[in-house]
Formats: sequence, C-alpha cells, structure tokens
Amino acid sequence: MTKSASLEKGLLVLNLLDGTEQPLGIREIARRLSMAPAVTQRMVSTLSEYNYVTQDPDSRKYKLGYRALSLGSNMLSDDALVSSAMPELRRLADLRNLNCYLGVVQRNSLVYVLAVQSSGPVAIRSAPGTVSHFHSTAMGKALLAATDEETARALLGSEPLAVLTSRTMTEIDAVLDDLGTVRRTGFATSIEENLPGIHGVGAVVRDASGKAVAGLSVAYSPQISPQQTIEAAARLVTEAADNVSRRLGCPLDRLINAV
Amino acid sequence: MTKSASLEKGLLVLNLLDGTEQPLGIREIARRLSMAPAVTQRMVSTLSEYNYVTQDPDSRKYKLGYRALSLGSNMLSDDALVSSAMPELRRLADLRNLNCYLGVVQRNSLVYVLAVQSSGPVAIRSAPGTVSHFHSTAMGKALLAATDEETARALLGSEPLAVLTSRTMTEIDAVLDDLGTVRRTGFATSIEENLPGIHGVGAVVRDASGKAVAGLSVAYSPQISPQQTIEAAARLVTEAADNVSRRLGCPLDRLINAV
DNA sequence: AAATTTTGTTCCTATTATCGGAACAAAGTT
DNA sequence: AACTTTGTTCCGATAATAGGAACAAAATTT
Repeated sequence: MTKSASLEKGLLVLNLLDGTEQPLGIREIARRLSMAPAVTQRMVSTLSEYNYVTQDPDSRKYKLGYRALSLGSNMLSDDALVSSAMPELRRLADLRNLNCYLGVVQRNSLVYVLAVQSSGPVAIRSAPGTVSHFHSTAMGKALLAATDEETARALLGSEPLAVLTSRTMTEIDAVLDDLGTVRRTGFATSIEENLPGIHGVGAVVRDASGKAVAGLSVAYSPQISPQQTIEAAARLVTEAADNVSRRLGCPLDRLINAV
Repeated sequence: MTKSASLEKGLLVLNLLDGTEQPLGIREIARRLSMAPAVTQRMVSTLSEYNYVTQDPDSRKYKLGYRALSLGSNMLSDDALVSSAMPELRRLADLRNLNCYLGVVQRNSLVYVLAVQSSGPVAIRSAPGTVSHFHSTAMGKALLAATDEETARALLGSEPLAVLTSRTMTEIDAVLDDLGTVRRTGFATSIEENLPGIHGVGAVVRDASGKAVAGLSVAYSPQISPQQTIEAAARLVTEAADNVSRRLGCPLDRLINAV
C-alpha cells in the first residue's frame, strides 16, 4: 500500500491538535512532529483553509476548527440505526439514571457511536468515535457472542488482551467460554472488567435481516446506585435493544425476548 | 498563503465522503474530484491507514471511518463551556420539550457546538459543527448584540444576507436596528426567520471576564406547541444562559437577569 | 456459460510539488 | 532598549507525486 507523505503529515497535525487541550504554535507543532517549521506552516495553512484548524487571533496559535467537529456528524444524523436508538438511550438515561451507549464493529474495532450520559452524579464519559475493547466491555462481549468462534477470535486480535482492571479477563479462551452464557441469557455483563467500580450490561441490536449490527449497553456505579441490580439493568437493556431491533424491522423471532 | 496540494486532495476526499450517503468506489471518487484513479488510490489508502475512511469488505467501496467521528469530540468533553451548558440544555429539552442549542463564533462563523433534541414530536436537527447564519437565528442575533456595531458588521459579512424564509431580514441595517431591542431585553428572537414555522429564542453566555463566549438558544414549533410563548421561552433561555455564565465564573452584574 | 465491461490496485518515470535552510518582521521577554 | 522567540515567506536542490498503462478480480451482459 503506497501512501502520500504530505497527506500523512497533515493527518498527524490533526491527531496532535486533537490530543492537546491548549492551542499550539507552528514551531511547537513542528518540534513535536519532527517537521520543519516551513513544512508545518504549509500543512496548517491548508488545514486552516478547510477549517479543520483555526488560528486564535490573539495568540496566533492553532487549534482544531469546527470542520473537525462536523466531519462525520452526517454519519449520525442520516443513520437509521442511530435515529432508532437515540430515543431508547435517552429514555434509559433520563428515567433510569444510566449511562447508555451504542456501538458498532468497524474494521475489527469496537467503536462507540452514541453516548448518552445520565443526568445523575456519575457521568462515565465516552465520546462518539472512541474505540474500546471487545473482551472487557459488556457491549463488546454481546457483539462477540453474536458471531461464531472464528470471527470472535479474529475480533479479539492476535495480541495479548489488554488488562484494564484486576477483574479483566486476560485469557482469550476464558472470554470465549463466557460467550456461551451470553448466548443463553441474551445479555453480557462487565463487572468492573473495563473500569474499576463500574458495572456494565450489554445486548445486541439486529437489523431486518436478523444480523447483529450494533451493541447497546448501560453502565453504572453500584457504589453510588446501590439499588441498581444486574438483573434489572439486563431487563432494561434487552428491552431497549429489542425495541431498536424492532424499529429496524428485525424478525420478531430473532429478538432477545422473543415472543 | 502557500498550500499543500496533496493534503488538499485528501481533504477533498473527506469532504466528498462526508457529503454522500452511500460508499463510493475509488474510480467514482476520482471521477467526481477530477483526479487520476492512481492518485485517488494513494490518498484513500493514507486516509484509510489513519481510519478516516474505511473500506466496506464486501463492496470494496469506501466510506468515512470512525476517526472522522472521533476527531474533535475531545473539543466537547474537555471543554468547560460544554460541560457547564450540557445539563442546562438537557433540562430544557426534557422538562420543557424544547430543542436546545449552544453555539460559538469561530472564524467569523456561527458554529453549533451542542444540540439537544427534545424528546417531543419535532426534532429540529442541527448537528454539532454545523454552520448557521447570524442574521436569521436567535442565537446569532444574541451574539451580534453582545458586540459593537463594527464587529457585528464584520460578522454579517460583505455578501448579501441569505434569504431563508419569507420573514428573513434581508437588510444589514434592519438587523443592526433589531440589536438595540436585543440589548434592552437580554434575548433575541427569530420568528420563522430561519426555518418556516419555527420560533427561536436566544441569549448569550459570558465567561469569568464578562466576555460573551457563546450563544444559547431554543427552538420550537408554535403549531405543535401552541401553549409555548416567546415570553416564557425567553425566561427559560435567559435563566439557562445565566446559569451557565455563573458556572463559568461570570460576574453577577454581567448576567442578563442581574441581581 | 462465455464474453465483456468495470472494478480496485500496482508499476514506473517524467514532472512537479515539496523540503528545509535562511531571512524577515512582529510579538514577547529580559 | 537589547534580545529572544514567534509566525511567515522565499527559493533552489531534491525527493515525492502524477497519471498513463497494465493486471487480476468482480460484476455485468450476451
């Protein structure tokens, strides 16, 4: 695969600016990326022309522009999946005080597409576009369970599983074993396996062809919400996932709580 | 301002892919951008390597990748303004069934940063990053009114004002005249000036230095919500804006409803 | 089922955009 | 007021890019 060096440099500038809070000057960007200031200047000027970056009028430093925000937002608004899931997530977040997520598999990665924070005390931040792990999250395990073992192994990857908490499953076979339970019950759990002190419950959303197209999950802190139980959350999640699936035209017998 | 031709081509590919719903093939992208297929291939490969675009495994066509989604989302989560405003918008959207927006001025453009749709029947879509007009929206006029006439003229631009509805103000001087009322009352209105059948009310948010840093607005359809009045909406909007300003450390005497 | 068009992708070299040191003016700092 | 550091421009040596041609794999048509 041949690649364009100049375009790559521009993307590196975007990545850098996306990762830093404060605006950066041309020479500082150049330093961090080991590029010549003149080159950096050219990249930044081009990015600026397309509003991917903007220059602060006072400090003359650069930060991400609004195009960085708007890029990809059409993916959300034009999407049947997103518009079907949004009301369900909002309902769960508002009425039940849960942090709700919708995610899809893209290029063997688990990507969050929607994140609706509960208005309650703990907002578990996870911005759209963020990549997460299959083996440690309830959403990830729910999606794994909807595939065969071969695909699941491919999604888990060849590298050692990342250890995120003391309860993260570290063996691929242990994860695969867990999927049997997920398939039987219709939902997956993550008991402090992804974030310390956070419980998650996830289930899959299916489209008209019955294929699993997304994972829907909720997360909460049992320390702050002691009245919340896995079982109650599982009921809410599977119902919400089924509601979305129904809206996508999924056959009724493929729903988690099939009739 | 010199610019990088290759980077520009890559950005054009992103713009194209962002604007089309269906995935596009290499040769189709090349055709629409008048580029050679081999060149397009190189750009797309590079963008793909950084996950800005992904290739559909079946059709081998390309669409935006998850990096297009995640780029810029840190702007939202790390931002004091956004995290201060989000709860207020959510409250207005949920309890009062209003579509709520937060926007800032960037590079002489009015950019939506947050959009919280009401769970009610009419969701007035406006994705984050979208650019809107100063002269036709309540948020825009509120922000204009917070500046002096010279700055306001600069923000309105030199081109003729876009006509969006039959009630859109088309004369710059008429808009500037209107700002006096906005300054006196503390809020701006848009009565079907931006979207037919949609009323909007907006006010400004100020930071610790008292500077207007953002506009907060709500929109609703009076046909569907006949009980809603401009006056009631104005009270909610100015209160919400003041709450956000307070959270940003704004001096109390600079608030709209000053003590 | 065979023929044909269209697809994504790679190769290659003339061409052209890019690189980066040097130079400049404007801010900021000492 | 002297000095440093900043964003920005210039320009010749250089290295990356452009794009036609070629290929194999799909998709389409015959």
